Amino acid sequence: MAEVAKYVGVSAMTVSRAFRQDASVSEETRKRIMEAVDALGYVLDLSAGSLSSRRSGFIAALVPSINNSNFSDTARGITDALENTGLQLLLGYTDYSAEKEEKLIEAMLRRRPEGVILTGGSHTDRARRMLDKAGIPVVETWEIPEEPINHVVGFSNSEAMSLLVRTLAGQGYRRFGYIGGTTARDTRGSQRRSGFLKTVEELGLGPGRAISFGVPPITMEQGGQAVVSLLERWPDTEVVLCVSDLSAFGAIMECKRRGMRVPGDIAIAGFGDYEISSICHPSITTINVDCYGIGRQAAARLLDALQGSSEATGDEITLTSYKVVLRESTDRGGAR
Amino acid sequence: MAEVAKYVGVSAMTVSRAFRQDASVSEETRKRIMEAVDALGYVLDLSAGSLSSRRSGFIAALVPSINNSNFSDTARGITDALENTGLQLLLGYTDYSAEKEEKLIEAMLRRRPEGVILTGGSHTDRARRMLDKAGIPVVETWEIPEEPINHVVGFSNSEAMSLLVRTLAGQGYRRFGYIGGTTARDTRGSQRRSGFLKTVEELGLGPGRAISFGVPPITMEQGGQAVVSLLERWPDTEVVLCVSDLSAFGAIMECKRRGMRVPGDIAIAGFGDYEISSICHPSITTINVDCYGIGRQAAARLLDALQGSSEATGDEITLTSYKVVLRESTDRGGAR
DNA sequence: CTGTTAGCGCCTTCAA
DNA sequence: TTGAAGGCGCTAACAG
Repeated sequence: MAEVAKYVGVSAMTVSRAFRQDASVSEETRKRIMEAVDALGYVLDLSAGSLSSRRSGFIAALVPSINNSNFSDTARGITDALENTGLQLLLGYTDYSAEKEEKLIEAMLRRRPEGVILTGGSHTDRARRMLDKAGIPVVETWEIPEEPINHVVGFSNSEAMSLLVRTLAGQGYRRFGYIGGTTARDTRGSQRRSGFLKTVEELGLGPGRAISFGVPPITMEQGGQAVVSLLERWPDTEVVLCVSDLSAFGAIMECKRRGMRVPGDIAIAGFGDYEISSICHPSITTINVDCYGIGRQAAARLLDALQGSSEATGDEITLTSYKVVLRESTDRGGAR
Repeated sequence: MAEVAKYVGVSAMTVSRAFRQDASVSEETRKRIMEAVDALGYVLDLSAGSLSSRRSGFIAALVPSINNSNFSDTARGITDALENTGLQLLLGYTDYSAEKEEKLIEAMLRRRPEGVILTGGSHTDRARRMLDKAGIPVVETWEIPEEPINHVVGFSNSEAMSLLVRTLAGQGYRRFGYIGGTTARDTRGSQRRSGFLKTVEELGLGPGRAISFGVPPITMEQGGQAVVSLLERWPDTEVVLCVSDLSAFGAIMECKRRGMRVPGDIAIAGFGDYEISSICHPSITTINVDCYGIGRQAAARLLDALQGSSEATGDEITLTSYKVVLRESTDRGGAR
């Protein structure tokens, strides 16, 4: 920067100002500075700037997995919301592990992010303490934690699954099965499961038939294996709800391979409304979640918190929408 | 850090050393320091450290889209390879746009990354100049650029597609169709397309029947639309190769909706071996690409370049593997 | 609108 | 093995 300053014949401070749109530098001077910047190929050093301005320009976000399009949609929502804010996203993958999340939070905090976006509400004590000490806004997403740290942008996975059960029960289904991962690591999965069990019970259709398998992320293949186990144990199951569309797709394909008709012999539904579910054959009944919107709104809440330091409206819960999408895979008349 | 130092009764310098495993600090002292760090909840500030050490600890990586599991696999490969190196990944999405890539490169360089991983070999002149001036190792991935900047980790998309054409021709297919996006933005897509056209010609089966549509990323739905256009124009097409498994899946589903048997009436193949292709019904013939390995190796080349400053073996091209995976969707006897 | 001074929090370097 | 001095490149704060 000193080089640019000397080249133009101004002070380094003026060059620094020229890089910020709101700073008061005459148009003439700024133009000459920018020409020099171009000529010299100078690139501003933000790490030095953030040290003195005490603003890192980073937002940290942790998602369970980036290979899951639901979460990558959320990541994209965050990225889009951050565009033109001068904030840079630091993205991390927790692999559905609270321990890995803790390590990542520490690694991220060393970069002094101005805010943090987490997935879910299940964190280690140490992670909570670190975040607390950091004194920066935190947004938890994708569910409604029992003890929110700060802001929340999400929905009740339990209620969403409950809605799906009730909707299908309203169509006449009675013998419900459920496929999901083991509960310890995937809190959203276990919430969906408990929503399923509770609702089946409430409707007098219990006890619920639930199969657990594997650790997240649940693959399509595991969905196929799980539906086989489920049907071995409870052969007269009418409809199977799955923790996600991916396992639902795997389950449907496995059933078809075994000569069963879906939805003729068995109905299957998913969760998440992945692209595949509207395209595949039969198309899959599911819960549509506003994944992208979760990202955008999480980032927006963070930006609010960073700006409105005076107003300080306090922590809030932003509920995001979800809806049942009925498709061929649970078609009551369907005998395809 | 000063606070920790005072608490323990040592200098800040000793605390700084205690954080680095290789630094010479007595075990006793380090232990006391780490206890103080815990007690005070101190978190090291890397941005300050990187300013004085002149090592940011960042690696920048740009991918076209994170919502595409091929690229998210590559991103995961990079992340995994960087684990325990103390390096942090800065990830950006270019949306298949060289202009957006240029902006992202500038934004990334302001963080002074120690290396850069790019997707493809198509960059703006300004981007090339900036990277050149930065004087850091660059790895281009996923293809073999005509004018590599530095290191390359990838494969020939053209030859891979050619191999697929030859394999299917060997099975007796003669009338080949191709579905892909418009060529300007997706260089890998256009390479696959040219590999297709060239090979069909070489085999005396030309001219190739190719349909272009939309801008990347190509969705499943667009694959369905494209195959309809293709078959309207060339109704006797025997086999359709698609720029990716996603469009292939969409094409297959659309054909089945229209009452065609796949592969009985028409055979369809994809590219990329996405999870869906082994699971769906019919399973999809495709080219398996080592997406994860591309990420791991790209990061490994970068780490080599960062360490072996003395040896300086120079730029190299690391070829990654691909292979044809024959599945049901092109089964010659298949009449399903 | 522009310049000067000081310092962000850590690490490099040198000395003990 | 430890400490002291100085500076990384930039920007806040204040002065003009």
